[in-house]
Amino acid sequence: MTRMHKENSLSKNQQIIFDLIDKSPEPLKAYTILYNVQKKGINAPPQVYRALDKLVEVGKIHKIESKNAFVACKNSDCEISKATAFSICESCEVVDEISDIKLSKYLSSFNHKKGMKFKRFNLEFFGLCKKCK
Amino acid sequence: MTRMHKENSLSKNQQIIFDLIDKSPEPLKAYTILYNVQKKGINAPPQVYRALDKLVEVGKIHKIESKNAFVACKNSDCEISKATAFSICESCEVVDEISDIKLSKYLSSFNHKKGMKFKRFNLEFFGLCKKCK
DNA sequence: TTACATGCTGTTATATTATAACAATTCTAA
DNA sequence: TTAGAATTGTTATAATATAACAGCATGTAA
Repeated sequence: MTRMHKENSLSKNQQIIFDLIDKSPEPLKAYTILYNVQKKGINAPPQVYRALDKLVEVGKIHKIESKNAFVACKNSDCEISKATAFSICESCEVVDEISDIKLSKYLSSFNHKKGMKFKRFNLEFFGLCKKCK
Repeated sequence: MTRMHKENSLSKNQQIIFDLIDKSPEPLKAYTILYNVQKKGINAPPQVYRALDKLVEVGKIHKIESKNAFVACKNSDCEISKATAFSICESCEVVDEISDIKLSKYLSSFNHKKGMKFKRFNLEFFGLCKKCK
């Protein structure tokens, strides 16, 4: 049998759901994912949400909070999702992960006056993409 | 000015809901708001969500996307919610609006390589606050 | 070997968050 | 005063997410 617990390997459901998200050109919502994997034997919301939680935890996908949707990580720099940034077109809804070292460094070293030490951040930019403006 | 609307005043429901959020030390969720304003005659979710939508639109409150909760704007600089940043304690869940001109300017002038022109952004930092660390 | 801890799976039911659709009323500008 | 816009009230339902329970597979320790 396959080894389930190696650090780099995904379980069956995790792999199915990651593959779907990874090949999607747009962020996918949990129930859209569910409908698309029911033919593979994933029948119920908790199965989807558990896989999503794990994939987020290990940094394979990110959640776009303003859309309740998930995208595959395209960025080797955002180790375990500590520093994520996205651009979101308000018209066509296209989402791109921003990978900008300077931005990432700037924000990672940002310190709040009130003495809070940040462990991670999520940044979402909104506007009109090239095609839509 | 062609139109002298009631640009600065809130309707009854909007005012009730804004007051509740404004005096809360923590972000409030829509249904928490609903339970707390039922004694004032606001009975159903759409009434709450409509007021929230409007308050967000005019910049009196912000939505904390990662928590599906709302806070009053404490910051005269984020005109109509075009540039919002928050710090969120992962332990006690305290949320602070960050008002940092340099940060705001830096992000407002950030330009995506792919030619997208940004109209607004929302940034959420996570960590442990002074008390919790 | 047995026992146990851990992680993944499957399932039913339910909780939480948000909107659709429609009618009535109030406010505002001309 | 009157038309259009904004707001309100209401019922129903859609969309998003989790609780709670049980079973199975694998790795590790005794």
